[in-house]
Amino acid sequence: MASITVENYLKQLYLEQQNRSEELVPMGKLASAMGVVPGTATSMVKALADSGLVSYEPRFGAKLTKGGEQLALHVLRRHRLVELFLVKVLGLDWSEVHDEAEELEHAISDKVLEKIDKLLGHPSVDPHGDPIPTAKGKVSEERLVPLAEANVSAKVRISRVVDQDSRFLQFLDRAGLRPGVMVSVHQRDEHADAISVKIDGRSPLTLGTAAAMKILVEEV
Amino acid sequence: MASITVENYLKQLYLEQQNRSEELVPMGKLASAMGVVPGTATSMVKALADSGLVSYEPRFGAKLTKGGEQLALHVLRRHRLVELFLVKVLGLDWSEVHDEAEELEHAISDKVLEKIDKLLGHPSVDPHGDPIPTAKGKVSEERLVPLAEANVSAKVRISRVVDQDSRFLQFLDRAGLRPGVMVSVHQRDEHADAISVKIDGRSPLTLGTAAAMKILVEEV
DNA sequence: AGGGGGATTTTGATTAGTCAAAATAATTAA
DNA sequence: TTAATTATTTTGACTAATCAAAATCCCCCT
Repeated sequence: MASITVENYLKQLYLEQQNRSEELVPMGKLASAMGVVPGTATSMVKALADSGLVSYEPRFGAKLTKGGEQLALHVLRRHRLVELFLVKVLGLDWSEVHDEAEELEHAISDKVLEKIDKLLGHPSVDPHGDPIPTAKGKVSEERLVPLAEANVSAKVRISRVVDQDSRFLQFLDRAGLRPGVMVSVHQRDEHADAISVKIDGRSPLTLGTAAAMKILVEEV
Repeated sequence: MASITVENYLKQLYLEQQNRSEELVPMGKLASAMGVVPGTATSMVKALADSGLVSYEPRFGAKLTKGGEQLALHVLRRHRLVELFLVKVLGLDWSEVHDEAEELEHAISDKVLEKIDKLLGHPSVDPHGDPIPTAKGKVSEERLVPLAEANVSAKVRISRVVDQDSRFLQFLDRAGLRPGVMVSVHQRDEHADAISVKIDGRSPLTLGTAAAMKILVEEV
C-alpha cells in the first residue's frame, strides 16, 4: 500500500503536470506544492522512481508513470467524491470541503467509496467543477476557457474554479459566482487588468485578471 | 495534534482498562492489543507519560490520565459515530464497519463529526450496541449481563456484542442475534459449556459459553 | 536460600520522512 | 569567457515508530 505521503506526492505531481505545459515537473515546484524543502522532494522522487511510480530526470524533473498516474487518479477520485459527498449529504459549504477531503482521501476504502459514488448518482464533477476520475482512472476532458479570456458581451456559464483557497471561494460565493451560474461579460480593460461581469438581477462586479483566470467558463 | 499511533494507543489503553478489573494495564497486554512487541509498548508508553497522557508504573503497567482519557473518548466517539453512519447512511453491513471506522476515526474533523451526529439524531449506541461518548467525553453506563449468565427461561434483549470480528458478527447476523432482538433463554448446561436460546419463530440455537459471554443482554 | 520462568525493560538497529546547509550544475549577465 | 545567480542534489542529522535480542526483575517453588 502506498503511504499517505506517497499518495500526496503522486497527487501533487499529477496536479502540477496538469498546470504547466512542460511535462516534467521541476523539483522546486513539487517541493513548494508539497510544503517541503527541495532536497526532500529530490530524495522522495528518487524513492518513487525506484518503486516505478514516477520517471525522474535528474536536474530536469519528474513525471508520473502509467502506474503512478493510475494511483494519483485514484486518490483524486476519492478526494473529489468525498468533497461532493460532504456538500450534498452532510451539508458543508463548498468553500470548506477541500481541507476535510485532504484527510479523508487517505482513509476511505474502495467499498465505502463506491457506496458514496452510487448514493450521489455517479457524478462527474465535484463542488468546484473539477472532474471526478472514474474507478478505472479515466478523466473526462472538458474544454473550458478562463473567464479572464472570455469575449466581451458573451454569455458564459461558470464551470470550474481552480483555486481551493477557502477565503477566495467564500468571496465567490457571496458574489454569487458558483459553478453552474450564468454570467455575461460586461467589459474588459487590459490596462486596468480587470474584467467586469454581471449576473441577472445583481449589480456588475469587477474582478482582477488574476482572479478571473481562476474561474473557468463554458461559452454558450 | 496526537499522531494516529498515539490515538490508537490511547484508545486501546482505554478499552483494555474497561476489560480488566486491575486499573493498570500491563505492557504485555497493551503490546498484544496493539500488535507490537512488548518493548515497543514500553517505549511508547514512556513517551505518552512524558506528554502527560498516561501514568506509568514501571513493571506494573499504565493507565490513562484525565487528559489521556478525554482524548481516548474522543477517538472512540469518532469511531462509533462513523460505524453507525456507515450502516445507516451508506448501507454497509454491521459486520464490516469496524475495520472501516478504524481508519476513518483518525481522518474526520470535529466539524464533520458533529454533522454526522446531527444527521443520525444524536444516537447513544453504535451498531454493536457500544455506547457513543458525548462530545464532552461522557459515556453512559449501562448495566448489562452476558447472555452466558442469564437466567434460564428469562426473556432478554440483546443489547451489545463485544467482539468486532467480522466472521463472528456474520454468524450472529445469520442466526438473527442482532442488537435489539428479544430472545428467551431456553436452557443452560454448565457441563456441556453451552447455553441454548430461542428467537420467536426460529428453532432454538445453542452457543458455547465463550461465545455467549460476548453477547450482552438486558433482562426485561 | 537458591533457582526457574515469565514478564518487562534496555539496547542497538532499521525505516520513512524530514530539514539545514554545503556542494554542484546550469543559466544568465557582464 | 568569466562571474553571478538560481535551481538542484548531496550530506549529515533528527524524530517517530518499530523489531530483535540481551539484560533485568520479580514471583513462586522446592
